[in-house]
Amino acid sequence: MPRHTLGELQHAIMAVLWERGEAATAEVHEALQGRGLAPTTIATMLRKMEDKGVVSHRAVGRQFLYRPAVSEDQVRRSMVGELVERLFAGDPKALVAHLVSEHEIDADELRELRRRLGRKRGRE
Amino acid sequence: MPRHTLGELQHAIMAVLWERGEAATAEVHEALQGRGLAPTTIATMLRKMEDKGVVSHRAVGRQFLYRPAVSEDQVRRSMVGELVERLFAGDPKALVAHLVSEHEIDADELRELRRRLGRKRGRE
DNA sequence: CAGGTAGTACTACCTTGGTAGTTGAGCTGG
DNA sequence: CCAGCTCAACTACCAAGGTAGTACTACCTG
Repeated sequence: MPRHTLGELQHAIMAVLWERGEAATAEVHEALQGRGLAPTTIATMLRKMEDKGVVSHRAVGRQFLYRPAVSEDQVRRSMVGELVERLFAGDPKALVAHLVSEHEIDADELRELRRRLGRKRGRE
Repeated sequence: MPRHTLGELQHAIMAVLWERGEAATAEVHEALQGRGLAPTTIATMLRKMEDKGVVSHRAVGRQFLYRPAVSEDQVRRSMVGELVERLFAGDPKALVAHLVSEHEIDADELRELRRRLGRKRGRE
């Protein structure tokens, strides 16, 4: 399975595509206004992303409609997996422990999460 | 505060320095044998890392002893922080939820972690 | 039908991580 | 004292993420 690792901009673009399902270059550019990027930058990025296989497109008239070729979860899986591998010797528990010791998360939130896990186990 | 984001090799090099406190280029190269990298590769990387400010060195005779300029925790903080920002809209709980739903972690482990948090609060 | 415009393709450049050869200086042993 | 070795410095590439100008084409409108 491929290396679905995305850069900052690539991820932002994917976010737009994940949300809309499909979008033209101009739409993506529109959605990302605030970054002050040139429309061609988005177009170039989209083409590079297609080479990489993370998006695909179909032509409708003169414009291209892009759609995600990988899911948000797939991307999360690879990226989180890589980080856990690199920074926590492959042990996801160490990551959670880090979150806790850095006060990014506390006991209550962990308890709440555990409750949610219980419910999930039922339906999956 | 700087962007302490490290690449794969850079992190591996830091791991050696974190473990030993201080090490010569050749020692780092030695420790990373298994990757089959040229010694000059390590030297170059170390110099680039010094430019970046993640390591510093002192000369002892003709050789350089490098030492970490950032702690493992600082690096983890920036890298985990960036990932949480990018992939989980800044919500660390969403990351834990991801870990859980991807079966990377289960209820027992979460409970165990929560217990550890309790103890930690006492001594930190 | 002609010209303008919209939108992709091509090309180019910058940065950073990674990889390594070559060079030059300084120590060290014969 | 000089040859050789051992380092670090310099230089050069490659790949990927970003960024954007220019070129080309095809459509649409007057």
